[in-house]
Amino acid sequence: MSWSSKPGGEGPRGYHHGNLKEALVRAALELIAQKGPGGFTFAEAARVAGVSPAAPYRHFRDRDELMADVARRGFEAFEEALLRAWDNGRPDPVTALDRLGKAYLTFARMQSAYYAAMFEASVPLDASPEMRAAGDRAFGVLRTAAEAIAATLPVASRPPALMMALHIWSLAHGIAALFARGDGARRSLPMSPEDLLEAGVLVYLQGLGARTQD
Amino acid sequence: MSWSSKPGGEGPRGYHHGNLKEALVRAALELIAQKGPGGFTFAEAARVAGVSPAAPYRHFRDRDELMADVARRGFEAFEEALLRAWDNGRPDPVTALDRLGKAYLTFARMQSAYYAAMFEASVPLDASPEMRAAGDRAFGVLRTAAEAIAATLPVASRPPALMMALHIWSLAHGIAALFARGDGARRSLPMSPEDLLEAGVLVYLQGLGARTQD
DNA sequence: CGCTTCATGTAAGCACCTCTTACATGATCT
DNA sequence: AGATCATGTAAGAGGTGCTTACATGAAGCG
Repeated sequence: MSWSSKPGGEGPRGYHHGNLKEALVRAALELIAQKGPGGFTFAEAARVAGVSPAAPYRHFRDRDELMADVARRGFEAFEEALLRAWDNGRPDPVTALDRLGKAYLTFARMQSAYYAAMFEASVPLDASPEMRAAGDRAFGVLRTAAEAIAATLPVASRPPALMMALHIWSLAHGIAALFARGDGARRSLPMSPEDLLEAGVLVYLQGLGARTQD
Repeated sequence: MSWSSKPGGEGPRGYHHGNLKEALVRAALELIAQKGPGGFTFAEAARVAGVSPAAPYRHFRDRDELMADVARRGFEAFEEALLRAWDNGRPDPVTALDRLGKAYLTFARMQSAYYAAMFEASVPLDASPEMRAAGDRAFGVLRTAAEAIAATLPVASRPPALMMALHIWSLAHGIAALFARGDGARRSLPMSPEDLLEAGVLVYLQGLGARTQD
């Protein structure tokens, strides 16, 4: 394929945009960041991308499909961020889990457009198999971490790792949704969301009988 | 006040609706339940209520004000439900907290339109002082519960009650948002959201050194 | 080299929503 | 009964989104 405009640059283009699909995704992210999910329209994404309102229909069936694609990319980036933070549980699972929690909140705050598309856009879970799979992989990182922690616990008080993962995910998501989002519309806290999550996870691990270095 | 239509029934009405403000709130709840927050318009609420598109402007400045009113009523109903579940910590704080958690999730599931207006509609927190106050009162129930629990803990390991309340709120909200919403768009679980929350809270309390009856 | 075909984007019109202004109706007060 | 207020209607300007028919450019084929 040879396009009228240079692949990388934003130079003048001919009749064909050249990379409209990517441009639409970027536009959607911008708009979600500004006005929240649901706060942007197909036509507006087209305007931001510099094409006519009907052009996006060549690449996405409708708004939901664009949103699902954004969410899929979000889950993939999320998985990568979580994997990097977990770093195979080094140097020890509790320390790594703490990093994981911070990475979770950092992602929710810094990539809040992605996070909104993933969790607040009411995208049907079966909108696209790829999106669902990407989401499952992202949760898989949490599950892996839970399993590593569980392995360090006394067998007697060892809970199902899946349940641990769900608890940690829920706590992190709750904190992110209530306190760690970009918009100032959220309630203020006597501590940072990161500290709140860290403290909560530590208490939780202690409840499981884990030895935490305090 | 004597109105053209009978107060309870949906019978024929005259020129005046009789209770348009209430009818608009009900219409908004219906529409939110069907299509999510943000998925309804001022004009549509008017249509559902059976009046002209301009009529709502007599009662609400704009859509956001209607939404804020819905959220306020939601917080008030929420506070009432939580207060009833807490029941002043009877027969003991841990049992009452368990009831409180179940009531939280039940509200999120059964009154999901209210819950959506309260937490997912991106209503600015300062949209109305009444709404904010109602939200603070609802959280106050959680905080009261946390204080009662904290009072039973050994002083050495007694954490700030506010932090406990934030942890429990976040966990409950996370579970509600991820798993306990009406739409089937959410992920499935190997257990009920209620059980997940109960287990999480018990582990958390154990981590604080509370004696839980297990 | 010119025609065809396909992918891609445009144009234009319909539908709907928001919000305002002027007017109509009915209840209440004196 | 007449005045006044609260409430709803009618009509329309202005804006936005969605969709159908058409236009353009690139690549393949004789």
